[in-house]
Amino acid sequence: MRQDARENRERILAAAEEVFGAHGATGSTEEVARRAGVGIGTVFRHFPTKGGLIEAALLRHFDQLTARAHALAAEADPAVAWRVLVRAMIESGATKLALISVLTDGRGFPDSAAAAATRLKAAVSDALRRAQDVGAVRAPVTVEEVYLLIRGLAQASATTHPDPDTLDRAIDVVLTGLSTG
Amino acid sequence: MRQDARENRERILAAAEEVFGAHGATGSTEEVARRAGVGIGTVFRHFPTKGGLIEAALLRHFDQLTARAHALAAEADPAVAWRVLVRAMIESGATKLALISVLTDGRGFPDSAAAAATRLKAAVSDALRRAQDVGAVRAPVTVEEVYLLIRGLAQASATTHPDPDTLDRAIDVVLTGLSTG
DNA sequence: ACGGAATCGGAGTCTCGACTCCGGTTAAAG
DNA sequence: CTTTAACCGGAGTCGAGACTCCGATTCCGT
Repeated sequence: MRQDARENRERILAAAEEVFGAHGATGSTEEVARRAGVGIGTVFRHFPTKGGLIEAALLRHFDQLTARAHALAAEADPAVAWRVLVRAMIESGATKLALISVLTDGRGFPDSAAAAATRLKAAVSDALRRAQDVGAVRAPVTVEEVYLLIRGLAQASATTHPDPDTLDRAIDVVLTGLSTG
Repeated sequence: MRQDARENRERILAAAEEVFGAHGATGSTEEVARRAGVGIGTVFRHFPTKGGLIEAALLRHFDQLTARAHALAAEADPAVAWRVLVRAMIESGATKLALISVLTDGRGFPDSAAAAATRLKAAVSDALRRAQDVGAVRAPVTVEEVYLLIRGLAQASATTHPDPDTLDRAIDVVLTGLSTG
């Protein structure tokens, strides 16, 4: 692959995260092209289909979060790691997870993104288990409801951009509810 | 207004709630017409614009919830009323609040729906204050984060249909986080 | 510096969905 | 029963946006 091609691919992915994060699937490919500073033809050569573009953006996002989860697992104490991870997922998702709803309701994920999603969920499960082992999270909590809560806050703050304080307090409510209290 | 016209109007509104609830704003007007068992022309005579249709559905939904809130305020003790109201908003919203995201990101609400939304928010504020007065909810909590949490769970469960148990546990987490713990 | 292969750009095509129009139909008054 | 005004339906218009195509341009080995 030629160098300019690689650069363009990167710029397009970044633009896609912005656009789809802000407008959901409604965002137009043309807008992505404009923000990336390339022609629309270029976008479609790199990602032959709009779905493919979204998929690629998703995959990247999932992998970043998974890496983050692993890093946290290695470094911090489980209780802290848990809080930081949940926060990170909500806050980054606040800009980008709108993508998920798009794909989730459009039937199951495409294969590659599904694999990335699975890896991420495994990492989150791990972090949750550790947090429960040190008593930082109530034992009966499962990943399922945690995911629902995370997705919820992420989506809600992606659509209405709440001021940071409000979001922060909402996250605290969730974390408090999850901990032994 | 003729009788058949009134009946059709009702059927169209019901269909709109279904369709937009399930597919978000992406749902097509034609699909609404099909489910209502009327021609597409009829839909547009009653609601000259797609936005108008969504607005009408929203207004209806808001008013139902507001009525519910008032009923609860009159009957039950504040702590119970609070829990029931939050649950009701999330669960009903799970099918219909997708509408809100639609309008919310499409700039402010149209006037009539905005008024209904304001009334609802006032009712929720009231319920919250009462709950705080009896110590069922932590004092520093504001309506803003409550709304964010409610919207979040509603949207999340509208897009991924979680099994009822999971949703229930998620709601419990939120309620626990809101209460004094 | 040069040739050619790969890449870019954006005008043009095609599909889909919001919205219009008007002939056919139906509810209610006389 | 007739009239008539309102209502219904769905074919057709119009615009938006996904996707294609090919000439112009740019990179890289020689």
